[in-house]
Amino acid sequence: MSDVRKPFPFREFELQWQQRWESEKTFRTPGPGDVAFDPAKPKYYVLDMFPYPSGAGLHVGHPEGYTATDIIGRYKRMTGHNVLHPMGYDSFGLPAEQYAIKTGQHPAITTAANIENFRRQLKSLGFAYDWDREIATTDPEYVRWTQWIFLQIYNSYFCEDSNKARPVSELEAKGWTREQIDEVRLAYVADTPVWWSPDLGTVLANEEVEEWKGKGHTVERRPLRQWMLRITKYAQRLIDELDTLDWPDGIKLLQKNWIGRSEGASVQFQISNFESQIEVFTTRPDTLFGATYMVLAPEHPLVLEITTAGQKDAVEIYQKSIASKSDMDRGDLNKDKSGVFTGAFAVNPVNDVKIPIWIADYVMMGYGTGAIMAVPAHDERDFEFATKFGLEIKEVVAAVCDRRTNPGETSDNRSAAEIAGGNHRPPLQSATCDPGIAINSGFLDGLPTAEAKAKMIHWLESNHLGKRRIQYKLRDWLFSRQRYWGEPFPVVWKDGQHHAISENELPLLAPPLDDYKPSGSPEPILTKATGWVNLPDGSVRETNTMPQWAGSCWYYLRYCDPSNTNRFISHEAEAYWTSDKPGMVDLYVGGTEHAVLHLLYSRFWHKVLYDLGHVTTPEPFQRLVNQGLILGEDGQKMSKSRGNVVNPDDVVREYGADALRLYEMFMGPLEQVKPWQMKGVEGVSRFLARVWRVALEEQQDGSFRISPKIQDIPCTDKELLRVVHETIKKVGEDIDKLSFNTAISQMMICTNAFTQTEIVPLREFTQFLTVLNPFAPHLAEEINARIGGKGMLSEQTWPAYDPAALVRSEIEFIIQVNGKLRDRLMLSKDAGETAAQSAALASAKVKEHTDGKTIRKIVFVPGKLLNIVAN
RNA sequence: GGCGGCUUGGCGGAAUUGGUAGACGCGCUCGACUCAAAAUCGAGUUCCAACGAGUGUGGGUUCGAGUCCCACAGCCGCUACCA
Repeated sequence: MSDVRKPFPFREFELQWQQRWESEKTFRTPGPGDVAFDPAKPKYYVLDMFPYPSGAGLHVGHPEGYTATDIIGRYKRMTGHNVLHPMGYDSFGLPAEQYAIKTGQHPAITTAANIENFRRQLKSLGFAYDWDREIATTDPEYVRWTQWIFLQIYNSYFCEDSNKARPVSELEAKGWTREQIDEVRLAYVADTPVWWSPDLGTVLANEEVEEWKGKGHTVERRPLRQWMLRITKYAQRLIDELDTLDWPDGIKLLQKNWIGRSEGASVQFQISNFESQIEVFTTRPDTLFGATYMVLAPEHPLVLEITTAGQKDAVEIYQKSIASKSDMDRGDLNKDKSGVFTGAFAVNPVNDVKIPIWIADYVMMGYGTGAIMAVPAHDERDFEFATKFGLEIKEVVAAVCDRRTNPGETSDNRSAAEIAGGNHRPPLQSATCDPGIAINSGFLDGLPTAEAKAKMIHWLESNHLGKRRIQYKLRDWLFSRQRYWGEPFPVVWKDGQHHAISENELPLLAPPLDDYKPSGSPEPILTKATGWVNLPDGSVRETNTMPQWAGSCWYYLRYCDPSNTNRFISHEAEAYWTSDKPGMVDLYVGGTEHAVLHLLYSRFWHKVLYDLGHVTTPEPFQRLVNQGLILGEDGQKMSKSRGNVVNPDDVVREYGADALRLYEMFMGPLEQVKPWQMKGVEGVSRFLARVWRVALEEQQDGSFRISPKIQDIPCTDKELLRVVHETIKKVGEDIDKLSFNTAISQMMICTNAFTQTEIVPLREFTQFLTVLNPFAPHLAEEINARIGGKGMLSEQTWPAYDPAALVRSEIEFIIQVNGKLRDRLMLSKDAGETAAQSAALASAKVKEHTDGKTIRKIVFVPGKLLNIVAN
């Protein structure tokens, strides 16, 4: 961009160092089986969320997390660890295919080009990756093992007794039929209503629907035959084992809420004049006496059967209106309750009261049983519905206001005795009433909610009318897509049954196709490749493909042993790179956007592999850190439309890779959301130039020579020595804490000290460069080489600080009167209370504020402060 | 509506177990160098003329609160009829 001469020649040396690191394989990580492998070295596995190689290239959010992990990786290497810090590409997926369609090029071509661009950008930032371990999820060898893992899942079932996945071969041995086994596989085919997007030409997982709708695509509900993964079997383990992980509480909570466990009961309601029963799930079985009507989801299979002739037209019209509205934003529909009476009645099992059965879209087919018992007095939604349609509202729980402050009083100021005496009025609005006391509820009357629930469940179970039940929001994972750019399923169909293909046929790659545009029909694209689909023995290939998540579910495993052709990861590599903790990866850094998708799917796959004995830890990621979003200079989210996007390439060109790395780390705490400021980049760039000038002087001809201030003599400046050792100490501690911004500020202080001193001792300055190296490796290496340093800093050990250099003989004590700062006194660091006290009382400034007052108390904090309390 | 996070100068942000509020950087002001400018180096910079006041607001605990407790407000993110 600008031709202005740079204060330090980063353009000359950054590329040179990058090339040297690459050609010398400085950051190659030896693993088991390697000649250079030393099993005695402690391992450290630090992982980045690998990028999806879009056409837009890296954005500044990528280098944020990547620089953080790079600093940690380089630091751990310097402290004697065998560090695994790899990089790869999540290169399958819908966006790649959309991009290919847009540009008219085959996704294989655009993906290769995008990867190449990402690789160039990553390399231009000097990250210490072991490039020999680079992987892309689209690599045929990678696809092979993705498909292999799918087959492990396909060939497993969830054994309820051992609470883990087991091979289906065990069931075969027990004489189960093929049909019975297909019913329990962890990968199964089901006809379910799914989210179908005509313009994307594929179905989407529940989790993905919002994202694509947000991008302007249409999505509608359709029943289709799809592959599902039985993740719901792992719901409880996915909740429980979160406790073993060092993850931010917010992310754990997000996953817990997503899995959405609730405890309650299922209850059977007999339909009047019908054989059928309707089962409902409720978290409030204690309110059963207050169930005054029932609601079925409009799609509920019993609706047509029970609807009376008189209501048939109304019900059908309503069902159609719901179906046609299905691709509208539900939020708009939610403002008002709607529904239709079926004409049928159910019998409330506790009191034999006949209650009307309605259908309404506020009850969804996908959760619970698709039917509810409505208790309008104690559920907001039911209350709203009952109020609108004039249905009976019966209060069955007396809310206890606040037992600690007003024992015995209820929320509407009536005593429990009044309510028990029947002196109650209908509630003006619904109340959740938990905890509360059961009223108007027969055998439950007078019981607090928790006990009433237990008693009702017991009653239901002994009368065979229902049972205790735990319900999860989590649904099975819709695993198939109709797109071209994904892993084909390693499955063929014959006589209506699916069969796994043999392992030695893997990888099964998609055939070349010229036209992979969405056709508007839900037929998978691969159906067009008839030569590929139809096999000589009359069987046909499965034409669905896997979602993008498949590749990202296990990539961290492949990095450990990326070129293994016999297994997805060798037992040796897995054993070495795993830890004694539940999670395999020591540190995983990435954005929050994957809190419930990738991070949940990965945990699920890992647990299946663990159950089947393929890996030795139950969790993939021990410690997780989320980097905060980087906003534009205007404080808004970066976006093309706002025009506030910062391109890392531009920053590297203008200020250098070290400046970009350092700035992103200096902006603020890693996990915090923070706005970009180009002036801040200039600031750190200026800092780097100051470091440069400590060592190197520019000459008339523009070349640099070693500054005469640099001298290879012992450091006699105690103050300088203290700053250097404080810096060594603080930077190390701050890296451990991931507090990079404060580490950098300490290095700035140290540089200022070097700038202001007359003699810069070579030894101390080199120690400083070693500490700076993980942050600004190009600059540190270059200066070190120019001042005659031997070898590469990247291969040095981290310097130890000298505690003796840190001690100060005198410390500034703070003297307060009534908690207010009145004087500062230089005293010996071990000054006792008596010495400090007499010095303080002698201070004129203190006297000003204590004159005429009586000293009541003196608080002394050794080495810090003295507070005189006087009035 | 629910859940989570955040709130400190003109700006980004520092502040061990409660113990000097504003480290470090940006911006700004002044000075040096220069014919001049840029760059660089040096000094200063929370507000107020001053007394004093001051970490979103109001209370509380404490010798002492940005930090702990209670109540409230505002911004941001996620989620949304989950029975």
